[in-house]
Amino acid sequence: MNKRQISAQNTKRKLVSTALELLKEKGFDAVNVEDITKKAGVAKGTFYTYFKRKEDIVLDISRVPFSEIAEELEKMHGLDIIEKLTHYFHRFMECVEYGGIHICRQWTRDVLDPNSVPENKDGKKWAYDYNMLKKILELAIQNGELAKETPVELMTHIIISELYGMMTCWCMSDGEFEPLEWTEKFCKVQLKAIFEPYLIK
Amino acid sequence: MNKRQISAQNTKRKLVSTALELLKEKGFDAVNVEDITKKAGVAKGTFYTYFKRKEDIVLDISRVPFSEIAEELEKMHGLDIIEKLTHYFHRFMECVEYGGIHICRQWTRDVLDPNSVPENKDGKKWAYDYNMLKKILELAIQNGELAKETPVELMTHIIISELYGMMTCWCMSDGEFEPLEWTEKFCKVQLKAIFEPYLIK
DNA sequence: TAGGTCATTGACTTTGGGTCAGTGATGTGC
DNA sequence: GCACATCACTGACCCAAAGTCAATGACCTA
Repeated sequence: MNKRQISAQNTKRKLVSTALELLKEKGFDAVNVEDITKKAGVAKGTFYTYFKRKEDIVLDISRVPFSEIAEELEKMHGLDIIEKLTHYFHRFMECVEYGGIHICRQWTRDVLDPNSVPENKDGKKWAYDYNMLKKILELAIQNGELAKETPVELMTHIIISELYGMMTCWCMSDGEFEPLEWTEKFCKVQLKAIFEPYLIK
Repeated sequence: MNKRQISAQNTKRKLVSTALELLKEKGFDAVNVEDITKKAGVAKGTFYTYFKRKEDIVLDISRVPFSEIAEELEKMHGLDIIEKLTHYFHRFMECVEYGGIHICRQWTRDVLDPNSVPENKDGKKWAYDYNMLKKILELAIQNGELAKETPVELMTHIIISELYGMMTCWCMSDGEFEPLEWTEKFCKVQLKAIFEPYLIK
């Protein structure tokens, strides 16, 4: 990377971190693009060299924590599928708490926005979740933990819907419950029930 | 109701039905307030005598089908709690299919919008779901179907998160799966697992 | 050193949500 | 039945803020 590219990377990073700060405190609608660029020390136009729309920066904020989870899971060995997924749920909800309610709200709204651009190559809008979870399931089938007839895609959808349901519910209730507590309860009861029919013991 | 009030009611109904038609076809962002009022045969300003914000009309669209579900459940007797909830899930997903993906998307986005106004008196934003589901659970405890120690509020949250999770997932996948099929599978497996610890046989 | 690239700028355009003073039909009190 | 109040309705207007783009100059390459 040459000087120019490094400086560009820094500008983008500065924008993302400033946005995280401002959005976490005030919420998406209460912060406009100029608030972010002014605080980041750049001009308004610069924002649009890095993001097509105001909304896109929120999806970008979540990119780092999510890729961290992915890395973690790659490295994990010796865990069965339920343990792996439990870990995934915990880490997901930790991200939820880290981002705070305002950012989570907007993130979910962005993912539901028909105008938002899919971030990964295959055109799906599932952030990282879909492919990551699918991989975990496929591995479990290879390992002989799960039956070969397991409907991988359906199960992946179900797991994602559980994650997003929890998050949506948490945002709607204005953070009325503890995401981690709930997750714990959830994983012990429902996760097992979902996989029960396909588990090989 | 006098002439004036009837005419006002008709205007509002006309706006809601026109909006349903347009939003279902084109999506929320592709339709502006003037499109709706023009097609409904009124002036733009009229829209704002009935709705504070453009977004509010979407929540209104869902009001009729939801109150229908509530009525239905009131009348139902002789069903146990799992059957009742299964029915609720089915009817909910029927509404989802009826409204179509565009309206569901916007509806979920509205519920997550911190600026949207709570529709019921107690200030909660759960549409009708929360109170309705809570009532079902409380009734089941009275009937001796569920243990007295059942954590009603937590369970209600969990059920709502399942509903909203399914819907969100369906919208995000651009209607990739059949909501009703999924619901069936869901109710048979997870719903039972959730209530297992509290069911009295 | 010359010529091209590209991140950056900020004044400008655009868009569409939302406002409000005015109008007339309908309702109410005497 | 008359006068006054009410209120649904109108549409020209306002305006915030998202998004654009021609100009700039620092940096890169040959």
